[in-house]
Amino acid sequence: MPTSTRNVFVTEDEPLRSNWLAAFPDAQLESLSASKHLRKAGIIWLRLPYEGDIGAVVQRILKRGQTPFWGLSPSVPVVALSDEPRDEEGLVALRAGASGYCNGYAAPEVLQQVAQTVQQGGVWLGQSLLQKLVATTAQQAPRDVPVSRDWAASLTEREIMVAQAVALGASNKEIAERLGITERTVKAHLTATFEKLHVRDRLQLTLLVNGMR
Amino acid sequence: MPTSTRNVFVTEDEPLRSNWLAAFPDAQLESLSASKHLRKAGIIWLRLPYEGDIGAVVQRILKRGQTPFWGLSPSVPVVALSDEPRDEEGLVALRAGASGYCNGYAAPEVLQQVAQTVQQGGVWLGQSLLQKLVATTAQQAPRDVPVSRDWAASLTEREIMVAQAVALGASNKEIAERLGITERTVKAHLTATFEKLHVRDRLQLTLLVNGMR
DNA sequence: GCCCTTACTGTACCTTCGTACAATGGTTTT
DNA sequence: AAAACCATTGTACGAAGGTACAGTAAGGGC
Repeated sequence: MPTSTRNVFVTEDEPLRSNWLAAFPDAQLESLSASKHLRKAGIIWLRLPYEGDIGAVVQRILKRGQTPFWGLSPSVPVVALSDEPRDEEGLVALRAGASGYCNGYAAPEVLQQVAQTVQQGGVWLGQSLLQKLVATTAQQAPRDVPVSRDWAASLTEREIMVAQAVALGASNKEIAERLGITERTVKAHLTATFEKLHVRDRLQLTLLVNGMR
Repeated sequence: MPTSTRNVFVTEDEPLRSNWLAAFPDAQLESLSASKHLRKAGIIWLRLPYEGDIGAVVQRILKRGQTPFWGLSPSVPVVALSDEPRDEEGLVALRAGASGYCNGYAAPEVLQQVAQTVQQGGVWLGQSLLQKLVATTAQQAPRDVPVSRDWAASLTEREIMVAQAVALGASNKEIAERLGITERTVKAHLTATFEKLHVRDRLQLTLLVNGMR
């Protein structure tokens, strides 16, 4: 699927350059302090600074992608990237007008996914953020829905259970007790899971399950 | 990207059958009143009924895709479809746990786009709905998160470095090499960190640092 | 000078994790 | 019926994680 749109990455430092280029080989890097217009960009990826008024930064970048017209702005969508995504930060970014908020270290495939979504007028945000949004409007917590699930695609029912438990910080022993099986069986499920998901240990599995890599 | 996931459409009447089949040739149609489990489905598309408790319907379908465990559900994502989408209706559906809300008459390409997004743990919703959500939370958002963002407060500089590395999935050995110290020292920092943050191991530390507990 | 904190290191020991090489019984698919 | 997959368990062993009980060295404050 050829991404013909221009992807412009706005950042001060560029530790993620390679990651972004992996997702969009023709990506263009821009300085945050530049004032050049970005109307021709397809998507503006804004690497959020560690400190300062996030909202203001987002809005400034948004302006650079705008074609002012009658107070309306058929502007270029801005996706906020953060090294350490936090729901609060995401909220600020979205409120300021961002069309998406995700981890700058996200896998290339994920970034491409985000690009497609955003480009079609959609909005991309993590499950937990949305839950939070929905929850606040409702005064009730739908405590029920966790995060991503494509990781579970190749796993069996039992393997998913164990993986979920691990991702919550449970030990093999605890999981075994909870499921009423032996620790050995838990290990068996885990070994199979590691193999299927190409992760080396429970820590990496946790990161994967929780959508942080 | 071959869509190997099973797309199950839950509906009473099926005026949209052809539209869905155009998007997913191997789609499977299910009755709303059926009680069969749908754990193996990749995505459950729920055609919302015109009347009744939308939220309850969504939750019932969600349950059919769940693997109950620890109150968590590595469940099959449910996308609510409506013939005439309204923001309020979408809100109810999402609040009930749906991963998406869109027009059932949407073009096949759009449906496929929605599928991809949802499958990767994303959430699909229209711009206006999102705007509404963000706007509503704008007034009451600040007090929203009790999650400790100050996990690093009591840690020394070195301990923070190690904790961050651990939270990225690094092993003690890797951290030692990166920091140019011995593995033993890494352990020392970690032991101190566990003690200060009241966590028992690196996994729990990771969850804490990444704001998931 | 003395105390405290921080960073660093060593040896030893125990626990937990993960894998290798198995096996059994059940269900589903072919 | 055979093949394939799944859940389960066993023994054994090396690797990694974590703790106990030390010590050295540098810097700041009283």
